[in-house]
Amino acid sequence: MSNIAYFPKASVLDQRPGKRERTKVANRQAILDAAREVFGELGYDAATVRDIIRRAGLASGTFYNYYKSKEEVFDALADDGARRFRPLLRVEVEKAVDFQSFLRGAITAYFVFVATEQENWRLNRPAGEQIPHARATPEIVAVFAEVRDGFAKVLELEHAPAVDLDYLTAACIAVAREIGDKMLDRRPVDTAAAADFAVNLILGGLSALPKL
Amino acid sequence: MSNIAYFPKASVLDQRPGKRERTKVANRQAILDAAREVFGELGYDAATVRDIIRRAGLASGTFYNYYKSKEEVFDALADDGARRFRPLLRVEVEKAVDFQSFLRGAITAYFVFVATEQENWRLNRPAGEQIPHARATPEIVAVFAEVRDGFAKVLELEHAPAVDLDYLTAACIAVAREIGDKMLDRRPVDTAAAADFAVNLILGGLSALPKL
DNA sequence: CTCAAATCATGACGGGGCGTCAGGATCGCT
DNA sequence: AGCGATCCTGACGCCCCGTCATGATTTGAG
Repeated sequence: MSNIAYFPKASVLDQRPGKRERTKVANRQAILDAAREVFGELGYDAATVRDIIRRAGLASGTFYNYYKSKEEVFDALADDGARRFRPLLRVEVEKAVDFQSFLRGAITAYFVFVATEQENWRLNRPAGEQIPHARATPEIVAVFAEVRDGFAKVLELEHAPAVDLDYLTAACIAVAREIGDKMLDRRPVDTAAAADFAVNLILGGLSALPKL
Repeated sequence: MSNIAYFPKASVLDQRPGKRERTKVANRQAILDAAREVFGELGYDAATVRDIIRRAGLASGTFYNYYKSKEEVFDALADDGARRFRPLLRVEVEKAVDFQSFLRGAITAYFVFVATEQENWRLNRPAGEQIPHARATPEIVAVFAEVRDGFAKVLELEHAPAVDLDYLTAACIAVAREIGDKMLDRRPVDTAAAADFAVNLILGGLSALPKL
């Protein structure tokens, strides 16, 4: 009990956590990076746990010290994405003053984010590859909650009548996901046009859609 | 060449196709039915090809005379659903006179359809089960095209300005899918309320959403 | 510094699902 | 009846999975 020694040792070149802990986080990250590459090259279905762990330069058994399955690695990747996106979303929630500004800010942020992510790793994906739907990892759940809170906040600010927040959140995220996917399939990738479409659809419905 | 003998034999009790052909379609259907049951009981991931073929009362090798993999059976199930839904959708396209009526008709038809389907087989699904996204099977592609055509037709009728039909179709289907899913998670299942929400969101945007 | 306990990487192993294929049974046709 | 075509059957080999005994490395205490 008593005082907590956060740094176990204190040498001159004080490497904060012990070596044990450092290789642990390094391995976990190496597996995650390897998984990104392998998923990108072979596709999710064709990829095997051993493909991933081999690319990470580790032994097969080591994989299971960090993740339970290929699915769990995928979830970890999705969770990581959500974790990196969340601060951007939070900024939008905080600076939101009305529904329109929040919606436009959030959706634009999302589209720019996914376009950037795609540029970074998913350079070469097998054509008809099926990418599984992201599961409800903690960070993803947090993103959903953040969107919901954002809606609640601006609707409150505007003294708007009560609506079904669950349906609204689900529908908006579905639109963002779908339009985002289709946007990535077009060349050149036009985040602004996609955002215009999605925002106007949700805001004003069909009659407000951008004209071609 | 010459004349085509559609009925190979002509006995007194003329059973149209030969027995060969009959057991073939029977087997194909038995596998499909077995797959529905097994997916419902074990969940898609846990289910194995041999679970399915055993339930169908056939030998393991026989499975591969009909489908290439578990995924293909799933696609066939989805395709079958789309095939049964398409006539309902077509009715809506034909009797559509304006955007609102078509949208409401199509979405209501879809919600009623999925609610009924769910009642029929998916009685007992493992809780957090992940159901894969339906692939683009021929019938599903046809359903998408039908929706798109419906939109094109009513927008034409109303002399509406041109909009991005691909985005519009994708967004509407995404909303219908997502709201449909959420609807099924609620008790009691209220197809009318869900349809009201989805239709009003797409038609008039946020401002037109049904108030609680 | 020394050493024992704790931690973790390693890769071989058993288990199981997958897809194939040679053999046999049934059907269609003459 | 008899032959060829069709397709059902289940055993087989392959590959991947997840585990575990073993050994290597680190940690902390004496």
